[in-house]
Amino acid sequence: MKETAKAYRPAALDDCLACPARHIDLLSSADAEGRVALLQHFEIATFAPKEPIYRMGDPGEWLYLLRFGLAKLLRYSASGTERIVHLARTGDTIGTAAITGNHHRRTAVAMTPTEVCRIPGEVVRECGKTNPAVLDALLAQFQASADAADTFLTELSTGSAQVRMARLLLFLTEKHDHNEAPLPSREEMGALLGTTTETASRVIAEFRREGAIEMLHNDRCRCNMAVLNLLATL
Amino acid sequence: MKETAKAYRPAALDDCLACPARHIDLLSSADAEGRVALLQHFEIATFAPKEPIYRMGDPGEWLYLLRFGLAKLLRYSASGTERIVHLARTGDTIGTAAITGNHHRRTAVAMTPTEVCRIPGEVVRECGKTNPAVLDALLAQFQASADAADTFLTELSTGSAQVRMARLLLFLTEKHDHNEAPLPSREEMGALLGTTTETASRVIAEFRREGAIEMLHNDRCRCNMAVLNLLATL
DNA sequence: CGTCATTTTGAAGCCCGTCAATCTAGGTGG
DNA sequence: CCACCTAGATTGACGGGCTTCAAAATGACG
Repeated sequence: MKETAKAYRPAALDDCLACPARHIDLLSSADAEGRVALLQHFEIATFAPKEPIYRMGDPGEWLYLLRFGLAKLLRYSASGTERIVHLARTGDTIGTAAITGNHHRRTAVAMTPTEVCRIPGEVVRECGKTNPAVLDALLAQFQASADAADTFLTELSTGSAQVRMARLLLFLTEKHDHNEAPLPSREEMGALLGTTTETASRVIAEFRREGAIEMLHNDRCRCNMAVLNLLATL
Repeated sequence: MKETAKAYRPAALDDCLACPARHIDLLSSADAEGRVALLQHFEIATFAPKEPIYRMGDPGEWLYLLRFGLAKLLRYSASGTERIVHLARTGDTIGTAAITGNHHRRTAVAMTPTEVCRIPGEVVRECGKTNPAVLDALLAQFQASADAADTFLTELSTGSAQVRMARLLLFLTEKHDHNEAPLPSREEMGALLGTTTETASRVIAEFRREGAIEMLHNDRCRCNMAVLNLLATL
């Protein structure tokens, strides 16, 4: 497949009003005219499933805010197989290496139709210099995301395959209503849980038979929270 | 066991000259008189194996620099069992939640005789306000440690028990000469690799028989790098 | 309707967890 | 100095969960 530069469009005020927070927190520390000045640097684009948002090794020019969707952050083991080390959901910020100007250390790939807003790292750095409160917010966010990262990894890499799958489904429902969750492919689930594709498939099939989940479509399900919560804490 | 407050002593200039870097990087951005002023806030203490350095939930008053030794960072799962989410080695900084003033999110426990230098988070924050370069260094360090954390977790939680143990031993040799490594108890190894104590013991015994490692003492070994490197990449 | 990728299901085997016994090293007290 | 005790390490036996290899079923799409 030929690589084409992704088309980004400038963010309009309406976009920002509808934005799922987070960078609001980050930039709310800036004063009014500062915010307006920042806004013109924001750009928006959409990604289809399997499209990369950025790649490991890319210069950290932008950081990205997920306006909606689901993306996986990949790391490659010495043997070449890929492992998903984190999932980013609506409202999450990814590619934060851009803040320090470092190259990106993970590859980010959309798993569902996803819309992101990209912000130049340069702008964030400048903003931080003139407004120290922004830096405090950044530090706090780094803490939180480092924390989230190892929670994520330990939750999904300890316990039986059933337990880990239950935890994954609970994680996926958190950003959705009516206990619904987007269902990744079995292969992706395997990469998330550290199991084979077949095991992921077997566990999902078992969950369906036992009523722990109910299929809504190929790639969505409704979760039985009581059952899954019970399984997840085993 | 009665809890007694740990006795810390002020750091002398000699201590700092012999210090295994890292906070030098962090504070080298401060000017000369600034550094002298900082020095008087540094305090040193030693910990025996199994002694906690700080506990999850403690107010983040200090951050800690390991002058030498080995410490484990623990997280507790919903079911109450503990999982080691990171190892800190000579030169590493731990308890960085203190920088933002948050309470500590992990419990840190010495695994070998360990000496730490503690630095008030307050001092680091003040230092950052007057000297922006320090904040850049902090941000970069957060990036790096977040990165190290998920590398650590994925390396030690994927692959067979043999492969994970080989990776652990290689990690433990990195800070030592002559390919030597401190050997944690089998129980601790289990907590690190996500296996049982028995499995850890079996793998170590097998490594000894096959010459992958050679025991020097109860708690030290010399590693056959060629063999371990081969195993680790399987 | 046919093709191809993905998912599901089956069967065999292995790795690892579990339970339990044995062995070793270090410490204590006689 | 030796008998005794205890915690940790080692080893064995067995069962179960997951992987592996393979085949069948399902669904997406031209």
